[in-house]
Amino acid sequence: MLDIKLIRSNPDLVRSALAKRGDDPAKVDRLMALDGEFRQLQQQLDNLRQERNDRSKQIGAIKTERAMGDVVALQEVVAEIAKQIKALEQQVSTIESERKNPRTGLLFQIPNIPDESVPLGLAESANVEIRRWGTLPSNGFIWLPHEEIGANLGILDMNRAAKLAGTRFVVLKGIGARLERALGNFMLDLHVANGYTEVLPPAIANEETLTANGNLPKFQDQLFKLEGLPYYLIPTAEVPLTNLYREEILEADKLPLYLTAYTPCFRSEAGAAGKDTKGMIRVHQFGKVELVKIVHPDNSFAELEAMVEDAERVLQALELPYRVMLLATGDLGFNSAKTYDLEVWFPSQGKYREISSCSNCTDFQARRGQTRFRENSTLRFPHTLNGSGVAIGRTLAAILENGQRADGTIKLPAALWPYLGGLREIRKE
RNA sequence: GGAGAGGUGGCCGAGCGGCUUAAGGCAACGGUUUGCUAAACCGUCGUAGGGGCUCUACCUCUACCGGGGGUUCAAAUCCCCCCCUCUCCGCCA
Repeated sequence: MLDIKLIRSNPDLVRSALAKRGDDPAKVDRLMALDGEFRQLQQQLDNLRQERNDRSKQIGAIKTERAMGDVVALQEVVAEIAKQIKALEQQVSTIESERKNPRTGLLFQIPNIPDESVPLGLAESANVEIRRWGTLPSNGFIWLPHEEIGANLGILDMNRAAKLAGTRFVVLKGIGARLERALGNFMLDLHVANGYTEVLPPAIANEETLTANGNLPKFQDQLFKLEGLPYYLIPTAEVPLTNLYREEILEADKLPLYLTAYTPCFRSEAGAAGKDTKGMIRVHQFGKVELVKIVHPDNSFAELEAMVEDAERVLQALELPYRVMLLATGDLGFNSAKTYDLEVWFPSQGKYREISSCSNCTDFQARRGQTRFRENSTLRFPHTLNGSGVAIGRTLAAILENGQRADGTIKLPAALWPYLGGLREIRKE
């Protein structure tokens, strides 16, 4: 959520931010009209309430001091004012919900303002490659897709997963299941060693939490909701982690906060029909280690660079070739002012695929969740950052694909050996 | 799930229809005192949204005592619904 005062004082800035994203700049004008109306009615309402309060006090004074005065007449006057107040309150609350209600309000439909350093462009081709790491595996080899490798080795079973739950689920078995667990432990250990605090949050979140994070109301169709209950399965640990200090005032010396969590993530993948239908690239449930930072506003962009490096460390240790992309304005998420994606190499597809997305949401989420910190006795919103560190399902798939050898065995990166009881390769059991 | 007790500012805690502008304390901040620290004393000290203006100041209004609704001229205070915490009981990985 943007600051309404910023929109009032600098509507052009917000209009151009919307245009850069391919969003509708007229939203600003609709909001400003509504805001003007709101303020005018609020003023009227406040005046009426003042009058009511004054006269009610008068009545109280007359009664307690047994002073002279026509109490009955006054009561009638105030009763009339009270009626007007009620009517006006109705109007104000209608407008307020169009303006600022978390579920329906216009203010909540305006995305974050892209940072100056974000490349302009609506097409995916406008994204800028920042750097590459690792050498791509050679050609002259038929690189199998991970789902075939997994099936051959007997460690990945899509068919039985479909029986148990449906399409877009996986069952991992034997070393496959163990590998998932090893990856989670490895990533958490790495991030904890780098200063992050490990958190184990609920995998279910309520409406307030998802609204503060920006998933509701706009992206409700991407979530799994528990039937008849105001609960949702989390789509990422970003949701609970950025909400950990919601509606709290932190002391400035508590910042920065570095948090990491390994949770299951649940996504309905509505609208993704036909995309990545095979394998574990796009599934309804996957494990992910998430990184979240809550930082002082002055440092957030430097903190973003550091966070990207923290995610890169995972891929480097796992010896997976990747590239870092800076997303253009049109590709930015709703909350984000600047986002880097990490894309890992999938030899069977001959392309890089997203495995991590690291964003600086500036004060956008903090304002929405009323997370604040106190600095020299004034209250400020911290900046929140989130990044995958990294998605485990896709990592597992990438390890299977990139580690393929001619004899059908899979090479495991040395960083994982200690997590797999010394196992150095996967072979058919 | 059942019974009971409770939820008040950063924290503790009083208030239970009008004298609350939420007492008092702690913490914090500023000052006096002091060789320094501490103590003592004085002062400041919630959040949000408006309006005014000589516009980082200052003045002023409104709202907020877990959330929502209601009663009343007037609600932290009375009534209803919901949420959360604690204690006991039941069930349970």
